[in-house]
Amino acid sequence: MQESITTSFPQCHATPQVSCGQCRLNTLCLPIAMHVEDVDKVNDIIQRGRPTHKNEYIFRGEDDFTAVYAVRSGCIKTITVSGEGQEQVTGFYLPGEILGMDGIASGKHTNSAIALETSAICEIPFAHLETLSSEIPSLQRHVFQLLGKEIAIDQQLITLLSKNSADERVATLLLSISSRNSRRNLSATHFRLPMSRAEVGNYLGLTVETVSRVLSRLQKSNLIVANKKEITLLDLQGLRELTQGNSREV
Amino acid sequence: MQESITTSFPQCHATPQVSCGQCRLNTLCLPIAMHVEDVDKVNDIIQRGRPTHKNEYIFRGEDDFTAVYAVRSGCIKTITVSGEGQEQVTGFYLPGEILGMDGIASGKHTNSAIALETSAICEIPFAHLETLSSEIPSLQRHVFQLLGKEIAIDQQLITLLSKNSADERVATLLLSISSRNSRRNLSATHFRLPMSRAEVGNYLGLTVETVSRVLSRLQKSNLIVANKKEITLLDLQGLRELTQGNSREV
DNA sequence: CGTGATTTTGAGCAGGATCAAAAAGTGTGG
DNA sequence: CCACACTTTTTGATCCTGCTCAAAATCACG
Repeated sequence: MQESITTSFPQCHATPQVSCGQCRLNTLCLPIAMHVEDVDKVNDIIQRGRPTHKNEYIFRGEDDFTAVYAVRSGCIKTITVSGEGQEQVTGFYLPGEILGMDGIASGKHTNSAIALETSAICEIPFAHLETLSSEIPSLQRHVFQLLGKEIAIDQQLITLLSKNSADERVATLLLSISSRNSRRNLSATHFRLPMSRAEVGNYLGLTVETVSRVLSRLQKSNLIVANKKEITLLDLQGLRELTQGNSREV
Repeated sequence: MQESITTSFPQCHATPQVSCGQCRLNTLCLPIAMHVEDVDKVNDIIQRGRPTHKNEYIFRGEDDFTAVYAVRSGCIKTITVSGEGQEQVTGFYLPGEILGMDGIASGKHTNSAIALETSAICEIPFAHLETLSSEIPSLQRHVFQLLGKEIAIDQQLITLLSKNSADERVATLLLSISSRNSRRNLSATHFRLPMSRAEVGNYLGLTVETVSRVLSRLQKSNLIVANKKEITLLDLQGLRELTQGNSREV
């Protein structure tokens, strides 16, 4: 096992000056199959060191699409604004995840991206990524896969919204955050929700009140402990059964 | 009776032997900016002549992802099957539209694709498309855009499911089909719905009964005439106002 | 502290689901 | 061509989940 990460990192949040080769998250946001020299090429085009504070925008709807963004620390939400300013939360992005692929189609972002807390973001200019993708087949494939993953996630949300009850939706989100945390070697059972009840509700097609009631209900059922934004999952299996308990045949 | 591609076709719909350069739909499914010789290259990799009958599968969930598919005629629905066989319709695809980009992420299709009526489909092997994309930058961009468009469509559906009433959802679908028809120089105000009420409901997160009631309601309001699957849009502007009438601020 | 935002809880309502059944369309074989 | 079975659509009656309105409790922060 090669241990290329020689220096110790301050663990709390961003160390944005670190290179991709040294980044703890690089197995998440870079293609694992990429050769070392190719990683350097990608590293060269990435703009780091953009600590973004709570409520600040990474990009806005209608902005020209120039880059995609990797989350190094913190949490980002994306929203679309329809018609007269009605917001729809379209995604939450945790460290190691990539956002901003909307807008590839039209050349303009359709979403806005907003930091839910102080976050460190790596900007990856898309023009360079396109060029590089032509040179590095594995990178092209990786970009395709990123887009494909976004589609898969969106379609899961469509099913969730279309077919599942409030309890099932909230439980699904909790399990999603749990599993994404464990990908980063964080606790799968105890974490702090970066988003408000209102944002959860908006994302899941529910009102604030319903989200709050569902959390109380799950707590009464001894599935979770929810103290404000601190969440503890007491019964992962029970939660999973709940999310799959929608086996209503057509 | 035998399906030999070289013999003449019953031409009710498809004339699949036509080359991409001659296809009436090529401005829809090929990048318009592509050079003539590049069109030929794409043309060479495309498999035509797969007339698909009603209820037949183009591909199934879990199938290896090997190709994307362009609809030449007819209509295709895509569905995901979650858990114990519960189906979710994730999209309807009309002539000139491309499906099957799910599965790029995992290498396996996450959706199944099923013909709603007799359809002609062009199969575009993805491995070739990848290779070709590296050679032809405008094609790579086109593929990115296809994926991006799929994301944009999915996100619009998410907003629709999350924020809009039954009436608004159905009206939105009718207007979507209308505008997609007019892209193909077909009537924007009179068409035959290729899908059943049940499929509409499944797609929009509604029951069959609700879809039927909504159509009756829209008809009573003189916005449409719905006779079985024959739909006439009487008041496009009225329908548009209906779909935007969801300006509830958070 | 005080002010405003967020969360929680309660009471009542309503939009869409469910259950039920009739009507209309589609297909098959005799 | 019709009889019959099956599917799809429509309409009605009732129920229930989640929304709306309201207010209290808790939190965040200057």
